[in-house]
Amino acid sequence: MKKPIHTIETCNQSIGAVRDALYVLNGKWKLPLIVALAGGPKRFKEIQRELKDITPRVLSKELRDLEQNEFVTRKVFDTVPVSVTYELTEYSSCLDEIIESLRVFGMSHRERIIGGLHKDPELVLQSEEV
Amino acid sequence: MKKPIHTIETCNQSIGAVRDALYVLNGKWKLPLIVALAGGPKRFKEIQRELKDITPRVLSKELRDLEQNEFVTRKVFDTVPVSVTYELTEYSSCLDEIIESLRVFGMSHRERIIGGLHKDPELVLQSEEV
DNA sequence: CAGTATCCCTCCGGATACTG
DNA sequence: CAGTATCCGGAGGGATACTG
Repeated sequence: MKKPIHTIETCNQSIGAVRDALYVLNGKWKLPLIVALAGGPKRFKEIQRELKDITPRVLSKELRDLEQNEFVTRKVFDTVPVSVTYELTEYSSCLDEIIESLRVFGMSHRERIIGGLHKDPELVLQSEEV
Repeated sequence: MKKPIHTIETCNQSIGAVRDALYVLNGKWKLPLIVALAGGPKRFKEIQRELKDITPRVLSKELRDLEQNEFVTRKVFDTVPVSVTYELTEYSSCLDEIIESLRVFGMSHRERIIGGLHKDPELVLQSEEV
């Protein structure tokens, strides 16, 4: 047997592991932010544009969190005016599978709702525009 | 080429998809709750015990959310006193990969922190007891 | 440009008590 | 047992203005 996920112990371990993961990745912005940086280093303002409705205050805080968890590095360039870029670390690649699975689910979930496959017509998506 | 995730358009789509996914799965409890139900149907009190520190109020709300999104079904048995079970739907299996990847990351992240591989010694885990 | 400073408010989620 | 009622603190997160 490959995954005995039905034993009590294994299940409890899984809950703990998932909770640990969520603890680091919590909030509305961390994962989308990492996706935004997946294409290479970006500057503060660029990220803000890409994430559309994030405010500088929140973006700043999220970037610090990600930096502390070693998913992102901050680089300052001595230009006038100063320019700063953020870029993913090597370690951040351990999130790739999480992001990919979220992306796949997010897309099919959207299809499901738009296609009216859900019973509840009130159900809404995060990004309103279809 | 398999995944052209570096094009602007694809990247933006990815951000939207991830945001859609997070919108449905947000919060501290939804995914752990689904893991708790992975072993088969459970009753309210059983779930509460398994998740240790969730209050009935919050558990009730989370279960309703999951029900509305068709990840969980609620079944009432006409016993005395009444008993209720919650069980995963077929549709909920579309979350398997997300949960699995979170679990894998959560475990290795825990190792990384316990092993002192992180620079910041202040870093903490969700489930405090090691 | 790259943020910080303030202000503010929703709502997540916890504590406790109670009901059918 | 399976929840609901009430109360509540605090974090998450938005708006706006401002600084080096």
